[in-house]
Amino acid sequence: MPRHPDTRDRIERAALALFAAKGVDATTTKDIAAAVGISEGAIYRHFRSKDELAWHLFSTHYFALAAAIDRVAAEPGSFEDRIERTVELFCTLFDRDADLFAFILLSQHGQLGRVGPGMPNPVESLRRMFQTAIEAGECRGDDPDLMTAMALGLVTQPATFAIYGRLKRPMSELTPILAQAVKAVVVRRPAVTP
Amino acid sequence: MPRHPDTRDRIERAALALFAAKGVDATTTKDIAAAVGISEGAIYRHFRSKDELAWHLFSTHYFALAAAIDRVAAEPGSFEDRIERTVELFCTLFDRDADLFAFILLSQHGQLGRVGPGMPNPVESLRRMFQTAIEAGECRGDDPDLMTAMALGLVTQPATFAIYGRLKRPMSELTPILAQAVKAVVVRRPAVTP
DNA sequence: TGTACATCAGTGAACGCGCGTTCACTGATGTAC
DNA sequence: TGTACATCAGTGAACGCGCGTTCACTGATGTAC
Repeated sequence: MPRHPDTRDRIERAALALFAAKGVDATTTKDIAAAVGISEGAIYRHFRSKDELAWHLFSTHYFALAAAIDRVAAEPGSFEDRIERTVELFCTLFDRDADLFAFILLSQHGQLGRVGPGMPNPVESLRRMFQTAIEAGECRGDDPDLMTAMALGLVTQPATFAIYGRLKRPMSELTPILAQAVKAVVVRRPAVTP
Repeated sequence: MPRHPDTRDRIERAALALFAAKGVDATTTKDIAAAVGISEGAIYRHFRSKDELAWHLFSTHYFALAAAIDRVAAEPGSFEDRIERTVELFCTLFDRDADLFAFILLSQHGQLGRVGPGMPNPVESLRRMFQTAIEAGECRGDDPDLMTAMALGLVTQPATFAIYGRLKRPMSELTPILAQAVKAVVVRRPAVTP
């Protein structure tokens, strides 16, 4: 039985921090083991391979994010309400675990390519939300992909700046500004600034 | 004297395409050599190392982009004019060389970290442009970093979608829409939609 | 409660593969006379 | 124009390092009787 019953968790946390900071490729199993304070071999008592560890971390949270967006989209309310709640979701997530957010945001090549058509996907979830709004006449544009891209970039790029220390404030403080900006871009009758 | 006087260029093009598609780490010197149709050793007649090749490709174009933004910022005209021209600059650049754009956009970890404080930097150039607009009272917000982030994300995320084939149209077709969106977010008196 | 055994997280040395890089050599081209 | 030499892009085999992974072994803990 485990002497340290939380070793698996500690491997996950250390790997996440390293993957977020340096990328998966540049992170070695030696790095991870050293950060956790165990031998390299011990990693393989908990994960089949470094690759599986990376995919586990990515897919778990990537799928969870998609589910969270779907939940917001299913709640009652106007398009504007859904935008506000989605922006808030992203900001809260970032503040709660910046490493996780950074890892998902920056792992374009390695992990994103493995997301198959049938799997949960935050981008698809957002797209569906915008598609619905377009059909309901609540959206300014008519291209759900473009709307998704603009809204996503509006939130995601400030998050990237925050990761690199360019923005100092917590993202949750920016929620109203970002939600306002997204609405100004994608909502048919943009709310007038109060 | 060179039997193929353009080998260096062909190495650069092949490397750029591979770096953009798979990332620098996942691209091997074998990949590059095979794409060019030369031996691996031949690469070292033109570049000291794979690393130098990657940095050369990145820095050259990264610095050039910063210079191009500075040029736009120095031209006469209103803040809105400068936004339009900057958005157009990004879109044109993307359409002219999507590989290059993708490489710069996706090489967060490897290359971006080497950009020192004194070096030309597109983000700093944009920031300066927004700082000037804030001082002139032409900008809606008061935080130049946040304004830069939102504007950048609004253009950059659609470009990322285009790279992954999610947006099919050339970026230049989107220029007016994107410029309009950026203005709606960052300009003090947002232009009324015609 | 004590003894024998099973389990399994952990160690650290070793392995082997693939990568970036080097190197002796080749041969085409340019230059000097 | 012809000959001798210098240059250098290119080859392909070899090298060595670092990486992810494996493996025999350890010892602490849980379980059966």
